Amino acid sequence: MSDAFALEDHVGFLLRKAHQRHASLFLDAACDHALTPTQFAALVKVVECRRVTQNHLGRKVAMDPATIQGVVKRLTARGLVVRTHDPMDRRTAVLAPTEAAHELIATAAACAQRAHAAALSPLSAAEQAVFLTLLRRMG
Amino acid sequence: MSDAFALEDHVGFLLRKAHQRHASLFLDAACDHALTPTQFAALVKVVECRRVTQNHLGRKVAMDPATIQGVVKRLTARGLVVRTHDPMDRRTAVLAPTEAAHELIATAAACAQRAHAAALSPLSAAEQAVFLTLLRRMG
DNA sequence: GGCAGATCGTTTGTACACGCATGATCGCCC
DNA sequence: GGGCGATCATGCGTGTACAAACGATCTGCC
Repeated sequence: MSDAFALEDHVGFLLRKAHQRHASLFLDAACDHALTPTQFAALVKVVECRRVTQNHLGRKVAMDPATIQGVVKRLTARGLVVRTHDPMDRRTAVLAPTEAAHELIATAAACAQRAHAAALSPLSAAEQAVFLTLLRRMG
Repeated sequence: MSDAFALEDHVGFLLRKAHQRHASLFLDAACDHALTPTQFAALVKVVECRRVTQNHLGRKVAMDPATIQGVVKRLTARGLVVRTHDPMDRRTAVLAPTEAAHELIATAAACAQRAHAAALSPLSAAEQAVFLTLLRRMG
């Protein structure tokens, strides 16, 4: 290995920068809904599932119980998600989307699509396809 | 656009997962030095530069002034970095690595290399090269 | 029925990451 | 030399992210 450690050739460093850049583009593209990428991901899954347990949702979007707890708290505070209970299992918090969530998610998805395109814009269409395929395999 | 919004096909979601995975692998590979990926990146650059201004270091490793301030505070608390002052510019904090930093960085770089390899291990050697090239272009 | 281990959600503590505001200092240009 | 915009480091507030510990509850197995 050479004497100079090439920090800028390491996956970790490049992933951190790419992730930061996308997050920044996402917040720019978020016209008025003001959802963070994390909140958006959680909300999309809640809408998709109609009814989910909190930790189960966390697993679907790669957030540990402590993290999803905070995210859900902010979504419920904004009236996008409601918490109910399963009488069959009194440990769980069952989440469901509100009407507001259904309305918001349509426009937010368009914003997310723009952020997606902007983040990938330095690559050609063919390169984007390759990149996404490889990135998926790293997950 | 289809009715089902495919969250798992979006760069942002995939980048977040890949970044999390690498961070986890990095902490596993960090035998005893107990540096986070962020702290490691900052320390590598300080060693590389011998003397850097705090914000200048932040720009080199993609951290804003508020973030690099906390990272440097933790590195100085561990005796890996010392803060001096430039009499020519009394606003700045000039950072330099300690002896301990030079000793630590050698073993830490080996750990980082292992984390790098582990994170990329789902891909073949050829795919890794392609992936890194594309990822660099997204920065 | 009752115990043991697993799972659920919460809390606490630490570490990034950023926007915004602030006070100190610098550079430049008049 | 004086003023003005830019830069430096810091502080506060908010939002991810995770480990560890906790009480509550469920499940399986005896």
